Amino acid sequence: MSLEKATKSPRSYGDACGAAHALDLVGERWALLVMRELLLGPKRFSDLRADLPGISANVLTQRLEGLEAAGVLVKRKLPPPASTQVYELTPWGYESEPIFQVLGRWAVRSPTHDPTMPLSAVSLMTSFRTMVDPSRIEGMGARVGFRLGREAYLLTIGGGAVEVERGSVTGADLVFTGTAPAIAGAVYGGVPIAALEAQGALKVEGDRALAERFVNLFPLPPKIGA
Amino acid sequence: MSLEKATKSPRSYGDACGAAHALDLVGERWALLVMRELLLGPKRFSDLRADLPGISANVLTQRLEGLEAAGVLVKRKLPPPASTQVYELTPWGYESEPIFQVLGRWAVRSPTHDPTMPLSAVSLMTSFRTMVDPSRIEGMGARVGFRLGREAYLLTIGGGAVEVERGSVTGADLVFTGTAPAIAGAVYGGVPIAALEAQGALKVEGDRALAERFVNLFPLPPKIGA
DNA sequence: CGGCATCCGGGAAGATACTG
DNA sequence: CAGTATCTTCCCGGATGCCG
Repeated sequence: MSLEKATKSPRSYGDACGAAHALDLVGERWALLVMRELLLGPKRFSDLRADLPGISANVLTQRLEGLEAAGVLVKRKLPPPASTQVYELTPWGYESEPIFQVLGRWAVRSPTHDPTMPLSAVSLMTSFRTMVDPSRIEGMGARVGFRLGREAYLLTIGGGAVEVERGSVTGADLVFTGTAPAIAGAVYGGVPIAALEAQGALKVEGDRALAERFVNLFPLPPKIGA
Repeated sequence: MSLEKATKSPRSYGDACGAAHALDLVGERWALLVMRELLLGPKRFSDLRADLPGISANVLTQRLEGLEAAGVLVKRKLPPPASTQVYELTPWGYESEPIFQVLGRWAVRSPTHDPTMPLSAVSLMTSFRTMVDPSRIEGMGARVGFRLGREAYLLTIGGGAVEVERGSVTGADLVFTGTAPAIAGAVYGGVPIAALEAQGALKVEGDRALAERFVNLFPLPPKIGA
């Protein structure tokens, strides 16, 4: 029954600086992570909850309301027979991706960053776009599939760039099946693929040589003081 | 009294995603704005308070502690006879500038962004680096000084780039004297320089033709839906 | 004046339970 | 599945006061 809320921003920074306004819009706790989870396509309320470890339904509802009011996302009803409700970024919302790229690139150099923590599927897949070393994929062409729990992704390397698409792994030269943290361990943690397979955390199908090459395409920037 | 400190991160996202870790470090209210105020050089506690309208001494102290613990800034004592304490970004802290650029570039397209609100001197000067249209300064060379309250800045246009230095306006071809919002009105709000001068909000000394040219070097991106 | 500690009120976040 | 209701806890913001 909360009809009236945003009469006047109670907690705006009142600052004309663009960055300050960004924080007015998406600076509340969890807001940016909700947006991150939608970067590769719309999701349902429950999927967002599952992919954001620690968020409560209460807060998720508030953030979705706020982000919709800000014009960052829209609540949409899928056509029958699905008829389920999903949340989807607006075109402007999708344009926020550089925010995640610069935040991530800057923060992974922190001495306190721990890459072994849980990681969502979207975080992993978007990290490939962010962290790829262009010089290592020059002239390269490949399609790499990922089966991460209930979601599937197809990553395409070509023309010196990396593209990511959610949906299926059809047409992949190579398919990884496992959890996002396991794959992150191989790509960013230097864990050998064979070790992950031995403990059943990862399955590799298709071009194994490509797999070994793939995990070396995404170098982490050096930690500060290193 | 408070001995126990970082037993376990009280409110970490617990997410290996780089962007999530960035929010662990600088996602608290005011943290990024404190960093922004230090982007052009160290400042004292009171200057930070004055330049961050609305922050309380309490919260500023907490943020400075947190940012120092994160390795973003250091507390430094100026040599005598100044002997006053200042806060200065670390080299890694200075590398956060792209965060402000992408946040700002994204958020100024928001329909709710109001460029007439208060603006700090640092916000204005860094916005020039962010918003300059490279094609409009090709082959251009100029030095523009700014006297903004107690601070002075020298902006150098040359080699297709914009540099900003804090300290003095010595050697400038043109000097603006006024408040940051007034100059923002001329550059981003399309307010004629003559109008601002007539109401005493701005003073222009030196190359007036350059002044007229200068205010057109920084086009705002179109608002969404426009 | 600069910097930090303390107390307090309001509100946002977190956890759990409950409903259509 | 998609939220709402409720309760507790903690953070934010303001005021005051201490100490150099």
